[in-house]
Order: sequence, then structure tokens, then C-alpha cells
Amino acid sequence: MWCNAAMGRAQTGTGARPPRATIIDVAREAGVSPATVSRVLTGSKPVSAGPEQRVRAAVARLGYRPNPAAQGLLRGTTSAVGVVVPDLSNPYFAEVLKGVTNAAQHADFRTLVADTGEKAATERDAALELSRWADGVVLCSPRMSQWELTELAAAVPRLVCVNRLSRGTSIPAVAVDFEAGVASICHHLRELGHRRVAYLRGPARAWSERARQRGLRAAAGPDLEIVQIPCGSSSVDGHRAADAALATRATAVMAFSDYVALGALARFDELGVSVPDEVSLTGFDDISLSRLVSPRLTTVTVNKQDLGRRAWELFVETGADGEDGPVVMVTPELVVRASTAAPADMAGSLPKTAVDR
Amino acid sequence: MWCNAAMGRAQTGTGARPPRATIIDVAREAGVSPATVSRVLTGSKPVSAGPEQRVRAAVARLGYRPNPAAQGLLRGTTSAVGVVVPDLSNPYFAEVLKGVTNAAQHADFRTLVADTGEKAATERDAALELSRWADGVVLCSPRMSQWELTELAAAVPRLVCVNRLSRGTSIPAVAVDFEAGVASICHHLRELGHRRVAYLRGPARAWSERARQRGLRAAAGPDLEIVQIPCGSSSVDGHRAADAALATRATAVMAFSDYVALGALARFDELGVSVPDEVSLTGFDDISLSRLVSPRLTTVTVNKQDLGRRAWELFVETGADGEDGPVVMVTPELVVRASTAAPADMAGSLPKTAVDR
DNA sequence: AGGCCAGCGGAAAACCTTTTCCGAAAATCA
DNA sequence: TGATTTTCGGAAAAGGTTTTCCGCTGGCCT
Repeated sequence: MWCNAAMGRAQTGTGARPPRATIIDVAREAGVSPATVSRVLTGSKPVSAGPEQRVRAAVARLGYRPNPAAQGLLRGTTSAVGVVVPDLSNPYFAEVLKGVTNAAQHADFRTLVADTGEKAATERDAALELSRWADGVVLCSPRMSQWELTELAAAVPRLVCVNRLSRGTSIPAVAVDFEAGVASICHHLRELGHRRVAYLRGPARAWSERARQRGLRAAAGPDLEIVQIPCGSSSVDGHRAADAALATRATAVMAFSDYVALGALARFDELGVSVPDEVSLTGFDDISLSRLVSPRLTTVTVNKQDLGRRAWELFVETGADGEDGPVVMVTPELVVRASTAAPADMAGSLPKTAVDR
Repeated sequence: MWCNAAMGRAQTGTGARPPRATIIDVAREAGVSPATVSRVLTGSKPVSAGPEQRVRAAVARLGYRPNPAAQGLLRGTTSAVGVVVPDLSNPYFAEVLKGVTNAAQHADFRTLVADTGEKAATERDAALELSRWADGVVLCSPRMSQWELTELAAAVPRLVCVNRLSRGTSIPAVAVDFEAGVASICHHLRELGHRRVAYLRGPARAWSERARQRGLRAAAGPDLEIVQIPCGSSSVDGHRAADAALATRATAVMAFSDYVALGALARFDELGVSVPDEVSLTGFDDISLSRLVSPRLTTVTVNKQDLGRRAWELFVETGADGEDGPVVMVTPELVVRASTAAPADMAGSLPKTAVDR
């Protein structure tokens, strides 16, 4: 009766691939029952030295590794976390993914990844599909509507958002405090003496853009005028919108992200516009190359891997308390580098140290 | 149609943990046997209209989705591919991952990812672990020894390498033809009139570095001298090695990668060394930012997503023929931008600006 | 020294789906 | 109309592991 499995193996073994050893093979090899093998490997119950030794030897000899599908079937859990990102080409998301992956690896979890190609329509399906194979999903900067997100949260066992807060619903989330980041940039520019700043807008529907807008509204005032320039989130967008920004005669350009800023910087270079002598420029995110370009970019720094790590922590917590919706805010830090300076026309009509508030 | 999901939610939303519906629940709901449900969903055998309709209705009503673990257990296959990368922070690998993911997604495969943190020692374990949960593994630029790699290939059902060829063994691989890339850069520099080029070396043990060395050896000759500078693969390494490169009094600096080149470029900028007026500079890979810096970087371009896509194709083929070891070589293309020019001392014998540290 | 308890290990059920085998019903042909 | 083929659907096994339940053995206490 035991021979069935063995014969099956021998039979298929004729080809190239030796079929994987099962727990039954190990049990037979060690002269114990499958239950004992399981106990040795999982440590669920103590096993005396003799059998344990034989089991371990047999496992090593056969190169046995438990079948995850069978384990998953029984445990009802997969030891995997899904990560949905809009675009893996974007180092920002790659970093967040790395943060999640490293934390997960540490907890013996696998990471499943899906790239939605920036298409909001596929986010739902990707998350749903991943949730079948994982214990939960981390959703990076989801572009989907609030309503869709709420609905998704009900369908996915454990959903954690990154850089997307949803008021009202109880979706755990970790997000950069874009509002504070924008505020600190505004403060910096105003201190330098800038009074008119062109802002290169990100995608209008993005939550992070809306958060930035809140920061801008708070910072704007009689001594700081913000001129909005439709732009986008890529360096190409920044390159394209640079001319429009210059046309506003603003003394500083504040970009949606470092990527956008670098695109604008390239355009300024083409136009022979000197940064920061003729115009100041700021980014957001502090991607690794922002300190390599010249002039080195003034920006706001946020540890993206940390963002991912915290998302993982939220993921783990969520499993425990079930229905809570904790929100972790990460405050970014202003990094002043060489791309910002006092405006060239400081000598003119405006007070050079008009820093109030 | 959308309402079905909504109703499912309403139903499950009441408690804390709604147990997922099984095929048996669906069968009962539809008044058929589980076998029929399976047949409707997989299409393995025709089912007449009446039961089919009822099954589909029941599936929608219950929000049923088959348990992948059970399917995997039975089929012996996971519909997943593992990708092991040295560092997700490196956009190069992120792009390759994206290529694999997109291709896999297209074939209804999931992607599992592991980051080894550039540590060769963990590559083996990561690949082995991933292979338990996936049907095979794509190994990106593995740093492990040849011997380890061969051993790993025996343990992992379907192993595909990216940017790592192993003579002798039959591991399918897709790789950039670094040799040809380096040759085209050398050719370009020689044509401009450069006779002495400093090469910022990558990691000595890296296969891609050894391939580059072959290209350098082939290109070197009486009219082109190559001076080797130990460096590394990061922008920080490039920044650090830039001074040594200048000290060689070479008229051109050829960097291991764009990253390294950008680091060197930043250092040149700090030193007030003008590129390409005083020294030419080249990269490798054509990362997205190389066209944004000033001067725009002359480099060699390779479609990294395509690399990933081809790795996927190899992965699929490998499943079919079993023991073949096809190798796909991707020839990169020289992109001449603004960071290379004829050497300044074309007229005289020695550089007029003898920059020594 | 005998009885009781603890500890160890085996048998079997359960997890959920797919697929094979088989019976029944319907359709087709003679 | 009766026999044969085709079609359709159900019962059950298989896939590998974990875990519960239970029996057995050995040690310890009285």
C-alpha cells in the first residue's frame, strides 16, 4: 500500500525531473509516521531524540521541503503579502516595495508584486487577484476613486494603503505628510525672499496632489503668491511645463516631485536659465539623483523604504486587531541644497528680510 | 453585475472574519455537485445551459473565488514566477522586474520578488525559498559563484539568469552584450580622438564587469590606452573615484555604469572640471536620468524591461523543452549625447589643464 | 510493587479543488 | 420502437500537510 507513492515516483522519475519528496517519503525513510515528521519540522509537539534525529537525517537525505500549497490549504494562510504599485519604473515605488519586502522577508513572508501601469482601472483587479494568493495587500498610492477603495477594502482581508488616506473609512494607512512638506518648502522660499512662486502641479486626481494643495493654501498669503501650472508627475512633464513656469515671472519654481524638478532643470539648462541665480527650484521626495545633478536639488526628504517598512507593520497589526484603521503620518524633512537662493531682484522694491510669521 | 459584489460585501461586512465560500457552498447554492461548479469555472467539460446559469449566479452571489492553494496542490503548479534581484533600489533591477511582471501578468502568472541586498550569500536561499512558492525563478545578475549557481540550477525546477552567462552549464539566460557595448564606446572615443581613457571599474567579481574587461582588452591597442581605476557600481563610488580618474591625465573617463558616471559628473562639477570640454565622460545602461543631467550623458542604451520580458519568454520555453540552455544576447546601442567631445589637447601634446587632484 | 499520570507517536480526518470513473438520461439511428 | 451512442452530471479519490484524538509505554508516587 505504501508502495503506491514510491512506484508513482519511480515511474515519473524516468524523465528529467525527480518528483519532489513528500512528507510520506520522509516518514518511510525515517521509519516514523508522517505526523512525527510534521512535529519535528514545525515543533508543534515535542518529539524524543531518536525519531527526531532520524527524521532530520531523512529530510536532509531526501532534500525534503514541505509543499506550501498543502500547508496553505490547511492553515488557511499563505505567508505572503501582496504589493500593488502604479509603476515599478518609478524608483519611489521600487523603494517602498523594497521596504515592504525586506520587512516581510524578516518575518518569513513572501512578497507578491503587481504593476498597474499607472492605470487606475486595473488597480482593483490587481489587488483582488493578489489577495487570493496573499494574506493581504499593500496598496501604493492608489489612483482609484474613494468609493472603489472603500469597496475594495471590504473585499480584501487586510488592506494597507501607502500615501493615500481615506477619511471616513477605516483603512490602515501610512502616508507622507505632504501638507507639512509643502509648507516647509514655502517657508524656506519665503525666508529667502521669494514672493511669487510657480507650482508645477501633479496629477489633479492624486491624493498626494490634493494634500499638497492644502499645504499651499495654508502657506499662501499676501507675502507669498502661488501660481499654479498644470504639469504632471514625470520628468518629461516637468521639462514641458518649465517654459510656462518661467512665463509667470515667478522667482522660484516648486515642482510636484524631484522627477518633475529634474525635467524642469534640464529645460532651464537648455534655455540658458541659471539655477538658482535666475530662478530657484525645489523638488519633493529626495530621490537618489537629486544630490548628483548640478545644482544639487533643494527638496524634501522622505525615507521611502521606511514607508514600506511601516506599511508592513501596519499590515501585521491589522491582522491582530482586525477592524482598526490606524494612520501613520511620516513628516518629511526639508533638505536645503544648491538649487535655491535669494531672488535676483532682492535689491529692488521688496524688503530683503521680510520674514514674518 | 456590480451589485453582486456589493451584496457579497454587505453580507460579509457584518462580522469580523467572513469565512470564504468554498466550491461546496456554491454547489449547494446552485443545487448541483461541486464537480459541475468546477467544470463551469474551468471549462474542462461542457455543462448545459441550465446548471451553468445557476452556477454562475451562485458564484456571483457568494463572491466565490477558487482557493489557489487547493488548486496548486492538485495541479502541482503555482502559476507564479520568482524574481531574485540584488537591490530593488537600483532602477535597473526594478525595470527588469517590471518587464518580467508585466509579461507574467499577461500570462496570468503572479510574481514573487526577493531582494538579496547585494549579498551573494543570501541569493541561494532566496532563490530556493522562492522556488517553493513559484514554478521557477529568474535570477538577476547573480553575484554567487559559478559553482553555487550550477548547484542551484539543479535544485530549482526552472532557473533563468539575467546578465549572467555560465559556460558549460545549461542555464537559460538573457544578457546584455557588455563586450559589444564597451567596444562601441571605445570606438566612439577613439574616433573623437581620445587616446588615453580611464575606466572606472565595477565590482571585480561581477560577471558583467568581466565581460566589459573582455571588451576593453579587444578594443585596447597602440592607439587606445585604457587605464583601470578601481571604483564600484554606485554613484558614490563614482564620486569617490573621479579624482583618481583625473589624476591619470586621461582625456576621457568611461564609467562602469550611468550611476557611476553621474557620481563622477557630480564630482567633476564640484572640482570645476568641465565636461566635455576638459574631459569626456561615458556611462552604461542609459537610465532615465542620464538625459536629464547636464551635460546629457553619452552612454549605451539597453531596454531593461525588454530584458525582463525575454527572461520571461525563456522561463516559459524552459518549461517546455526541459533541459535546454538557450542564451539570448541583447546588443546595446550607443547613444551619443553631450558628455563626449574631442579632447581639448588635440592640437598640443599635453593637456593644458593638468588637473592633479 | 501496583496504579496513575504524563509524554510520545500513530491513525485518520480535514483543508478545497480537480478529475476520473461511472451511471443515467437523452438523442440518434436502424 | 428498440438499441446504441453521446452527453451530462454526480460520487469519490487524489493531492500533501497539519492536527486532533487516542492508545501505548514508561516513570513516579504511595
